[in-house]
Amino acid sequence: MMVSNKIIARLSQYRRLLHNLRENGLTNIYSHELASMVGVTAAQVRRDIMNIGYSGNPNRGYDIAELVRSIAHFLDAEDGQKVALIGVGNLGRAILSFFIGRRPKLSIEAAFDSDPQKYGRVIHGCRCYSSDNMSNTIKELGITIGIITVPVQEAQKTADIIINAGVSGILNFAPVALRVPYNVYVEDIDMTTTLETVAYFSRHLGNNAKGV
Amino acid sequence: MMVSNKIIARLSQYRRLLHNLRENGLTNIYSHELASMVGVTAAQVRRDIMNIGYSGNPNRGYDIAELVRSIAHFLDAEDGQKVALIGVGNLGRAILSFFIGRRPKLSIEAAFDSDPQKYGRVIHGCRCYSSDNMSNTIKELGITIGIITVPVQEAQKTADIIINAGVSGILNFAPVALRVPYNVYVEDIDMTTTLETVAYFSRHLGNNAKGV
DNA sequence: TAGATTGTTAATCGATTAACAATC
DNA sequence: TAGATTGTTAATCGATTAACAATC
Repeated sequence: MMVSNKIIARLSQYRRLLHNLRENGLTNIYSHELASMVGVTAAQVRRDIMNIGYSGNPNRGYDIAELVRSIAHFLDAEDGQKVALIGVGNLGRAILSFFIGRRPKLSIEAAFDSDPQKYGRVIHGCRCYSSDNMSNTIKELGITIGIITVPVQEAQKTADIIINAGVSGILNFAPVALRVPYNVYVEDIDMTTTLETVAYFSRHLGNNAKGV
Repeated sequence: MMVSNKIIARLSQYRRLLHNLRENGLTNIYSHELASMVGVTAAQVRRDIMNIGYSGNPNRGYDIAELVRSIAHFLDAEDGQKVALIGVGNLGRAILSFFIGRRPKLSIEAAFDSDPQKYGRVIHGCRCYSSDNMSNTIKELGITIGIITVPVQEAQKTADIIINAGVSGILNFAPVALRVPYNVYVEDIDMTTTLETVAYFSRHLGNNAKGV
């Protein structure tokens, strides 16, 4: 089976939507319905669902509750995974407030900053630690995912430290290509670049060959 | 010429890097050097540069200053483009502080919120307007790009209003597939989905077939 | 010149889409 | 049953990579 990051991203979107639909009392859904809500093709939805080993029924489509369970079983670690955010600036704080309490299986357990004004406090419900002792704290808490929101000059150093402490997945907001070992996964969110892409295609929609 | 959003994103990254290198006194660069810094192949760098109509020299590689000019000429609108941010919550404010003053050709000229505590003020250097009069304000200021950071329930409504007021490019942070006319370009940043992708591949790196 | 690099075409690769038999 | 939908294979599409002649 071929599992690309695009498939995982779509599964995550399916789950979120299905979760809402179930709360509204829906029990079944057809591929084309889900597809139009997510903005993909029905064939793609069917293939993604096939990929995770769940099966629908030609008469009733997919059972929403079961499909949500299947996706959760596929995506989530059984015992959950713990996340740390490094860099409690404006963006870091916004991300803390955004994620706190959202996914119990993927919870931000710690924030780190080098500013004494920031560590030692609880910010948006998250305990903030000194980055001096980051490596030990990450090990003690059993954190395996890092969100990097430090200034670009510190991003690589930060990555090195948290990887050494046991982090194997990084969501990186710093605009730099991090160098990491082959067994560490990095996903970048580069807001400047994305905004420039929007600006370009807002003027050149004829050329648009959107792939993501 | 085929111009995908990936090419535009890479060009944006090349420009940022080259800009820094030039400030450090470098005048020339080879494709493989730029490639290793951005994390792509040298062939890809050469093809991208070819795409924008700039040429290097087998002896000296690319002239950094000229290449930056070529990329700017390709990416930027001559007279610049104006951006509005809608939704001055935690994330919205963080994005304001992130972008303000960064790119003169792509400047956030206005923020909008429905909360009287927020509009009428200047936040992170950006004037905040009431969203009651959003359509007119956008028209008057000549804004063509929107950044949507409102709650998910309001995102579609917000998109409809700003598109009607003349916006043709949207950077959307709300986790919903916006329905827009064919001549409007939308790029989504979905932090929850991206974090879930990181979590998945941090546990399954053997399956990793990263495409972005 | 010799050698490294560029520009550009052809081959490869992977993901998406189309198509349709199997199913309820 | 008839008809719509699912599961799954084959065809298509686009982007990346490999290769190499042209160039300085």
